[in-house]
Parts: sequence; C-alpha cells; structure tokens
Amino acid sequence: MARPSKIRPQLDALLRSHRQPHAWTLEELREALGRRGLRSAFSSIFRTARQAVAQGDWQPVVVGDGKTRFEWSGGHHDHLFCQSCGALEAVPCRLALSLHNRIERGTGYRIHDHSMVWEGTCPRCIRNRSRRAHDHPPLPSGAHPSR
Amino acid sequence: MARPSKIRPQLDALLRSHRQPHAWTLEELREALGRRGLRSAFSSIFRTARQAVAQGDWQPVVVGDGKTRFEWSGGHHDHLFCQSCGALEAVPCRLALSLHNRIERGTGYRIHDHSMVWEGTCPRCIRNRSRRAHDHPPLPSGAHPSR
DNA sequence: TTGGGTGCAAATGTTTTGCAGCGAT
DNA sequence: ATCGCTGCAAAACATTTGCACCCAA
Repeated sequence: MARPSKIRPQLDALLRSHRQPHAWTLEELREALGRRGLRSAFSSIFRTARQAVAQGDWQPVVVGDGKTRFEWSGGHHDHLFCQSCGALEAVPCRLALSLHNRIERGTGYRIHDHSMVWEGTCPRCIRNRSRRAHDHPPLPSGAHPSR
Repeated sequence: MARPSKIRPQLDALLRSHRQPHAWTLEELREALGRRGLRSAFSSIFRTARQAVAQGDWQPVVVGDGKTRFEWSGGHHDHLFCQSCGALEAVPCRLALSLHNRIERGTGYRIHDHSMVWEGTCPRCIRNRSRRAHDHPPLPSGAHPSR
C-alpha cells in the first residue's frame, strides 16, 4: 500500500458521528465533505464506500427509494423510514434470536443477516399533513415505479 | 376509460400463480409474457406495474440488488434472499403485532408497513459452494457498491 | 519505483417520460 | 369522439468502470 486515503478518515468520521442523517447516500457524503473543505469526485466516494463495505466497516442500507445509503457497521439495528419526507433513522432491533434460527432450520438457508425497515410517516410529516395537506413536495421519484 | 389493458390480466395471472419466481422483475415479466406469445414494450410493463401498485394489487419488493420486484399483494410475508444466486422466496412473517405498536408508541411514527428481508445462502448454493468453490458467476453487479 | 488513491469522463443498468397512434367504449 | 393502452425512442438517475496522473511509502 503506497498512499493513505485522504477522504476515508473524514468519511468514517461522518458515519460515526451522531449527526443526521444517520445513514448517508454517496451524494450526501460528497456534499458534507465539500462543506468541510474537502472537494472530491463522486467516484472516489463510491470506491471508498465499496472498499469500506468489503472491509466490514460500513454497511449498506436499502429502503426502496432508489439510493443506497451507508452507515457505520457497529451494532445491528432496524430502520424507520418516513415515506413522506424520506427521513431515515435507527431503532433498536427487537427480533428474538430464536427467530433467526427457526428460519434457518425451516428453510435450509444459511442466514447471514437481515434487514428490517419500518415504513410510515414521521411525527413532523404527520403534523404538516394535518395542518396543510399536500403542501410539501413529494419524494423525488427516484428509480421506483412504486413511488 | 376507453380501452381495457391486454397485458394487465396476463401479468396479474403471473403474479398470482405459484410459479417461480415468487416476485418478478419488470424484465422477467416482459420475458414471461413473450413466452406466452404476448410481446410488449418494457414501458408498458412499467406503467402497468405503477398502476397496479397504486391500486394496491401489486407490491414492490426491494432486496438491494438494484432491481425492483413485484408480487401479488394478498397476504403479508417476509422474504428470504440468496446473496449468492439472487433467489428470492417468501416466508411467513413471524413478527408479533405488539412490536409494531411498540415502535409507534416509542417513536411517534405512524407505521404503515414493514419489510423484512432475511439475507443468506440458499441450500443449492451451499452445496455448489462446498463442492466447487467460486465456480459459479457472481451476482450481476447491479447498482450497488456493496455487492 | 511502485502500488494504491483521485479526478474526469464515459459506459452501464434500470427506471421514467414524451409523443404519436391505436382501439374499445 | 374520447380517453386510456401501447410502442418506440430518448431522458433521467444512480451506479460503475477506464484511464491518466499523483503521491506517500
């Protein structure tokens, strides 16, 4: 190895911070880095993400709006996704380990992981919706015929 | 309304059948229709899917390989996804309703749905893997740096 | 000097839209 | 006639790769 990455430590810091968002899209990471004075190419962020995932430091999160997000790997948890504004937050995982085992025995699969996404409307959007219905812009259409 | 859809009933039939795959990508649907002698444009499949989802008849399934799949809406269930070959199957949902309620009370979100995907290796890939490691092609890279 | 990191541009893969024509009501 | 269904082509998006260059070890 002949050169330490300049962006990787900064990206790690973002993912480990308790700032919002909890899980970052590649574009959000690029913008956040820019605000910290570190301009960088999208493809660099991309390659760093791929490497970080391969190394087990980052974890991809897919919620169905067409963009992959990334979060720091430590500690498994579920996700809460607001279908109205796209907010994503972490919630503790309540699944019993016995469930995992039951699925393995019942299906013959070897389960490595699971992803649980609760989909709904966040408190803020609930308030906005009741006060002025349809007043805020819909989610970017993204890459899904479902939205 | 001035014209009944020719493809919609056929597509519904595919999604309701017990044939594999359990959940279909748009391209798989187009190919299956072609085999049934009904050639159609990808965009027609796409628009039909969007409409069917809006009407609540179909449900999108997102597993993180970059393609949205669709399944018939009746009856909620979880999914089992083979990270090696991309197979996707349905498994009964074991989540207690109390969990749903607990999340709502704990977060202030209004939960409309959840999606649970068990990720692992299917029995067939487990066998293939142990017999001839790395012998089969990896998943198509799709649209995700994580795979 | 070498091997990985970076930027830029181009290529992919999938989804989405524009537009013209068709056809059942 | 109308209004939704269709096909074709092009656009939009997010992701991925090719290639040249840079730079700390």
